[in-house]
Amino acid sequence: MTEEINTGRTVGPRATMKDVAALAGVSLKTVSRVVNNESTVNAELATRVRSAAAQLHYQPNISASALRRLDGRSSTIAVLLEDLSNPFSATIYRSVEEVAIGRGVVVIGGSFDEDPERELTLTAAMARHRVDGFIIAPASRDHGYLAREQRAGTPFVFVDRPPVNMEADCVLSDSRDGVTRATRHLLRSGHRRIGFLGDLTTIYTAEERVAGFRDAMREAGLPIDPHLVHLDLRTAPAAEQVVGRLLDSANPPTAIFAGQNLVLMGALRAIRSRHLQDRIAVVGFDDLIMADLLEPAITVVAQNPERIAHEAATLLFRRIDGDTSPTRQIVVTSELVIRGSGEIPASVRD
Amino acid sequence: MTEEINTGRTVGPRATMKDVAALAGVSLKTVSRVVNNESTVNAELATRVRSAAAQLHYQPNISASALRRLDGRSSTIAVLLEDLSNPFSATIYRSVEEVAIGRGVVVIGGSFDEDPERELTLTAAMARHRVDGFIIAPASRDHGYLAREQRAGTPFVFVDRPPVNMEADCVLSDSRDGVTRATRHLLRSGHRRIGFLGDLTTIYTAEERVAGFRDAMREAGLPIDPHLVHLDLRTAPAAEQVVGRLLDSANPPTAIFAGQNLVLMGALRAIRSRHLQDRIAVVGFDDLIMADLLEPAITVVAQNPERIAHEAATLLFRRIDGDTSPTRQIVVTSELVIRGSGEIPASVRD
DNA sequence: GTTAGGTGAGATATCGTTGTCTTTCAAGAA
DNA sequence: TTCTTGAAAGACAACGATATCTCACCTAAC
Repeated sequence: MTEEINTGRTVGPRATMKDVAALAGVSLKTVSRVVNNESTVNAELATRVRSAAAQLHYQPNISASALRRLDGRSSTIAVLLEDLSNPFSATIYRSVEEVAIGRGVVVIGGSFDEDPERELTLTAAMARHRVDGFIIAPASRDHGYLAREQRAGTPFVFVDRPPVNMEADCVLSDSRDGVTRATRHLLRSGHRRIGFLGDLTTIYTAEERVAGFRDAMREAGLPIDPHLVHLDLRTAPAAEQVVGRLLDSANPPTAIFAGQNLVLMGALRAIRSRHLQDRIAVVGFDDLIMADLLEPAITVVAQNPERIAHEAATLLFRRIDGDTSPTRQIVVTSELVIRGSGEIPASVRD
Repeated sequence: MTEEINTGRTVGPRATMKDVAALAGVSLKTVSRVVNNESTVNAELATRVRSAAAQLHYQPNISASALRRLDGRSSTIAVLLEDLSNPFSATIYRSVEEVAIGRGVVVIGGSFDEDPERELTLTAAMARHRVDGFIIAPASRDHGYLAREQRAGTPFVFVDRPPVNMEADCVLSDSRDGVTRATRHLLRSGHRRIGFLGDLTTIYTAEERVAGFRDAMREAGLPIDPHLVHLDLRTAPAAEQVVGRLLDSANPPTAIFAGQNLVLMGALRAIRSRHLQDRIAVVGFDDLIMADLLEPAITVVAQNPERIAHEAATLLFRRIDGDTSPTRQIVVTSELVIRGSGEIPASVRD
């Protein structure tokens, strides 16, 4: 028995279509037809091929297939976000995975960490892998460099941040309006001195959030005390320090709006350590697990990452399927979730 | 000008090595040598090739390269975990990404949701994509089916749960010992009636955690009241209901150990709603963001997902690089983080 | 009976790249 | 001068698939 046919019991190389063809006694092309469920194969032959494939534990090589096929599809998409370990990005990734798996597509993830250079590195890596499409929350402020990849036929859907110098689909939260509504909510409780804490001003959404705050103040005809607006805050300790100084100042705010989760945590620590949690109103942006278990429970502007991801994935796959209609911008509404911390009236302190 | 050379300005197909070769006036193979930084190319030629590649925005096709090269490396690994949207899985993914990016390798993620069928689906998909290695927290309890892929040369590193019917590297938390230490801690505060809430008993770590609890009780010579042990709890509402019943019973526990995050949240809600948060001791498994902001702050057994991921990724890449030494099991220690809720003495209630 | 038409299956080229072999050419030794 | 040696660059095959073309073969119509 010097037979060369791989029976699947041997260690080593994987079975190829050639091996399956040899075992089934048919041509390579017939195996290809069976694997791709083409209807022009005799039923008995197809069964023979399938059983040979099963016996050899044949797994088609998707890369080889993509290389040769006309559409060049790799059954892979890239999901590139701020940081896959933060709940917002993680939820988006997971929700995209859910749509992708239904189409037999796998998802390559990447984190930009707000670093435009890392964005270049990662998008280039994805291009080398010939992903079928991108879902991207960019760190950079100019995305013209992606247009070439787009012209080569790879669709892009931007999430959380719109494309700049590029035409592409886009799914956003209504951050600006969400913050405006939250600020109005504070104003209705009588607050006039509201501290605003924002993330890096290079981030689109961070800018939108301040803008929403300014909108509401302007609308109410109130001046903004520049001492109460602190931007470019990224970490909890930084926010804790800033809020501590605000609270200890001669004319402290009666309410705080925290434009981001870590910043919210810092703010809460500063407030707690001064035992002011029942006197200073607090509203955060982005929901938190356990926000309801704090005392008072935290009022937040909650985004809807599942919905954002679902819209983005649906759009992307539609483009992959050949939709060439004009690009779309979808806005997913955010919701003010009232829990207590945002409803503390201004008068308590006065 | 009927020149066929792609200048990069045209819409359409991507530049290939052939295009670069034509523009640089060299052979295909020379371009390959330059792209792969082989030293046998004349410096001037190499420069010409590089500038042609840049002009055409040439991106090598990694799949084609993997297809042809002897080692078949796709520069892709799979990270398959319980649920990429939960903080533990998300942190592991992100930490693996960090190691991978340093090697120019991209990471495909997947979530099993404790569903063994989904595990089969996803591992097969990864095999079709010819990933270079797997980091996996399996949902199934028998991993023999992966041995074939392993024999074909793809290394596996198990995280959080050990391989069964398969020899592979493995990185675990010391869950059992961690829970034993936490239980001893409660016992030292005088607790004798401790409620234990566990996750699905099909999950390896869930079993380990109950076992750790039993170890500590046995060691202390205390009987375990079966009414106080509740397993197969997955959601916060389920846990809330169970803990509510426990607290309302004739002989309630003086302390609760919550074996998982969502279960901890349910327990806390039940306790809060009865205003017992300063009378019932609570210890959770897995750290939570904001655990320090609750009142009392939550004492937990904290795992170290970054460390687990780093060890796993390092091991995996060592295997990918050809290490054939015996498989290893690495145990990453967990830490009891004392914050207040776990230090409430039993006597307060008596 | 002959031929047109349709259908199923094989032969062959090819996708973009790397491995191997061959060729070219310059420099140094006999 | 001639030959050897070595390095650099090109020619060509092949990785595992699919696209396209061709070829049998069968049926139906004249």
